[in-house]
Amino acid sequence: MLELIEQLKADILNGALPRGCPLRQQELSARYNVSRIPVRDAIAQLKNQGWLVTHGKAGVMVPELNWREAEDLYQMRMALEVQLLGHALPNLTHEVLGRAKDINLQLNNPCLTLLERGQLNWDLHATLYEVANRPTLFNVVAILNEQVRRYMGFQYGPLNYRDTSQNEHEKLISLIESDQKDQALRYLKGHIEVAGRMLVDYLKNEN
Amino acid sequence: MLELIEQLKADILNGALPRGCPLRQQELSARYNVSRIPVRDAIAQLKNQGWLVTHGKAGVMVPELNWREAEDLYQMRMALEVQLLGHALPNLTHEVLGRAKDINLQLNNPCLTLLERGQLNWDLHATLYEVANRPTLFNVVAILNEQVRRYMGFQYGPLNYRDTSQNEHEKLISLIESDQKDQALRYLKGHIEVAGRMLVDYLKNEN
DNA sequence: AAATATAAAAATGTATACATTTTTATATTT
DNA sequence: AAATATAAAAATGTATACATTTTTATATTT
Repeated sequence: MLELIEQLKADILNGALPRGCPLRQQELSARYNVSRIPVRDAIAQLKNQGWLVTHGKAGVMVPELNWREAEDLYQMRMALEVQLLGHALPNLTHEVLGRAKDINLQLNNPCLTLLERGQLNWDLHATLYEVANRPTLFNVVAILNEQVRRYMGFQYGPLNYRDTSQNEHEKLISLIESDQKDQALRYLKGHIEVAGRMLVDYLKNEN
Repeated sequence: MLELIEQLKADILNGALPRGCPLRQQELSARYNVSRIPVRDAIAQLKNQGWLVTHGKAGVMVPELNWREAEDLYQMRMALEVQLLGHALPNLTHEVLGRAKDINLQLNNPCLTLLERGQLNWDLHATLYEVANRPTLFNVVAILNEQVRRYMGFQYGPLNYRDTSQNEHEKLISLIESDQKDQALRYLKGHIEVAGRMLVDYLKNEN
């Protein structure tokens, strides 16, 4: 079932399942060659995580992109990821920071698809957050980052966020390495805030 | 299925489904007189919202209470509810504040069960937050408050939180009424922070 | 006797069949 | 012709049956 969820997310991201039109359990069950039971399970999961919303009294649909949601997601990320990094800071060994740097190097590769880039971005953040040992907080942050991926087609396209993001990661890691805790937290906050505002402004002007 | 979820939550809260021991789909299906399909649906939902965790490679269980989780939940509430009330403030008419006051009066009733009290507490907060018109943020906050209910048996028992909470609501509402926005936000933050710290301290000393 | 391997039992995951609800198309009324 | 009521079609929700995985108990090996 986990693969089915990933498949559905991928098809939502690549537009195979367009926004705003109802999805039928039978269609999906035919499309992915499984019965309706695992389809229902996957739909329930994706509804919980904001990837699908109810459509009328029966059925679900992929929700439209919406600047209010984007703003909420980024404001939540801002507040919660700062908390999470705060918990992580005392446990961030050079080994962990090294892993983060390795991931950041991979972001150099210009051939990455948008999704791969988004995945690496989260991998990097998650590497830092994992050592916080705060599963409840981590889990919420992880779901928020997953949801943000729905907006990445915009963020990484017209906004040309590609270049800056990598340098910001370097800066953040170096602040942590030199034990400038408050500055690292404030920098992370700014990093998310800027990305969020760029996205929200773009979405507002679209419609 | 919604009733089944509520029934499961109720039985988790009243101890009929004890913490730490595995729940079998068949047992639950017999207990609630439904087939395993709706049981599975409900389990999936409750796992997503932190009411159940996986137990080994098969099965689920009610997680133990845990001060780290409690701290995470309250810290998240603190950050997110302040944001949410901030969005709500411009739309808080006297009518809405009146509804909040009516709910606060009901909290006077000393015959309320712990669960009823917790429900009214959330109803009051939700009344204020609803007018923020921020469904994404509201939804996360709602789930956090639901999760916090698992800890309420402690919070409202030994901690004797009962008396103060109602006065704090009055104070908060009056700050909003007199348009002291920043003070209202800071007061809400403190309201949640204090409740959280009392609970976390209590849980730490238990074990 | 402890550790491993095997077999039986019991659990979960999924397909199919049916019941119920919702939607859509048609007919009826005003 | 627009609004409502009715009937047919199509959807979702759930029960049962079966396949697969996991767990437990037993047997085997060292």
